Amino acid sequence: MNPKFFSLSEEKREAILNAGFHVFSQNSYKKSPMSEIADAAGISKALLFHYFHNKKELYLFLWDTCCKAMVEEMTRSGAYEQTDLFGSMDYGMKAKLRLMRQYPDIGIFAVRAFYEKDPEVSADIQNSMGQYLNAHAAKKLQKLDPEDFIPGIDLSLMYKEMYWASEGCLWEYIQRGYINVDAMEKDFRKLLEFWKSVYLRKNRETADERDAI
Amino acid sequence: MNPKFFSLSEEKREAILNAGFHVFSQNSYKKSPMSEIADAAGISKALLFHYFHNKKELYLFLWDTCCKAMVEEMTRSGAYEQTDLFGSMDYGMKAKLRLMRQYPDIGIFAVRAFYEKDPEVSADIQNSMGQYLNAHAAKKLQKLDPEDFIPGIDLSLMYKEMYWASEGCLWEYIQRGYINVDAMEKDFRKLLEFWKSVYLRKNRETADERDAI
DNA sequence: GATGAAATTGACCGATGCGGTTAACAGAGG
DNA sequence: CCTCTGTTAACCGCATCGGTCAATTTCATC
Repeated sequence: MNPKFFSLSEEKREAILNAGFHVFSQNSYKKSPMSEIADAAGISKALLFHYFHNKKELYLFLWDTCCKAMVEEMTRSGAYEQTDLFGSMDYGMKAKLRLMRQYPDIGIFAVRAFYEKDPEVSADIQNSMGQYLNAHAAKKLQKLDPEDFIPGIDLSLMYKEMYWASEGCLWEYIQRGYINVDAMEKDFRKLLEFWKSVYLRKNRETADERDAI
Repeated sequence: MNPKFFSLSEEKREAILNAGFHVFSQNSYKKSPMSEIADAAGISKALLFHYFHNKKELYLFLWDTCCKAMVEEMTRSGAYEQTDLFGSMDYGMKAKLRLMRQYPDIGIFAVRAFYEKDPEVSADIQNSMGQYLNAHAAKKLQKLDPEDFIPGIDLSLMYKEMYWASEGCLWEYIQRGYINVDAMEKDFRKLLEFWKSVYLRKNRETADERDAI
């Protein structure tokens, strides 16, 4: 790719990235034309080909940008250092929302790219995955203290359920084509409070006392 | 559309429907070629145009089939007559799974068609929506007895949370391109049991006794 | 205002794919 | 043999694709 791309103004550079994320997220790789991306970015197709020598290069650059941004934003948020489960979820949510404000379609793009089957790019995508897979979720789960939660609850299922609910909520917004990040944040906040009120063992002392009897 | 389509063998007819659901669910209307649908159905493009005079007709027929099948399957399942919340969810789930076994991509197709923006079909889609919108969810929510659930829980949020979790779970399967309905059923069952164990007020008597003290 | 380099584009190329048509083929029944 | 029905390969005209390039615009420097 042309290094001049990096000396573009941030506004223009992100316009191009977002145009790419958007177009590639709506249709498969093969059916996402460069001309459409150029139009969405407000530049000519020829200029887009000036920055990226061909379609595949742009696509893989977007994928790389996407992975790096996600990892960076998550580690920078401090979510991984939180010891409290819901605290780390809160931080992680904030990080993801911050990212979606900058790149509204980055989430959908990531999923579509991950499952893209076109042989022209699928191999490169899968190869680059190794370095980005994180085991944070599993580790987080191991560290949970069952005493903090209502008795008898299946913690791994609880974790998965919360993950699915977040995805489902996100999906509802995604489907509309544009994303209202503020409304989404409200919904996520409500979900977090709901989970805390339901899953957490509230009266730790009284529970201990009853067990002692 | 050509009435001869209905006198086709069920196997062939459903192969065509499923091919249509699949192709139209993966890309936008404009970028879903008839040739691809014909190939997926195992027939020639010319024959597909013999049954459906043009692309739009096939698309709207698929949409109509999709809406009718969903409504019919849900009412036939008896889910709406169940008084118990989790019972009706169980029945509804079974109905949807049955439908997805017959038409694996009908769910994704429905969502994509609902939000399709191409002016060639979007108007017709939206016009036909009025008759299919059901108010069952809202009614179901009104009938819930707070005494059945753990104290202080926000029932409408609980309902929404469960809905989102189901969607999120479904989404995970959808993204893979093909759908393993059996594995999905297992996951849904586990979710249902989890919700029951968490949301339901288990020891109705003991709880009342404690309150009385 | 002249100049040269860099940014940007309209127009173009060959190849491919699109929706839709048509003429021909295959086979079963009479 | 003919006819009717199901089925398809081949075709048509047009749009779109990835990618190129010569020409134009922009702009800092003199």
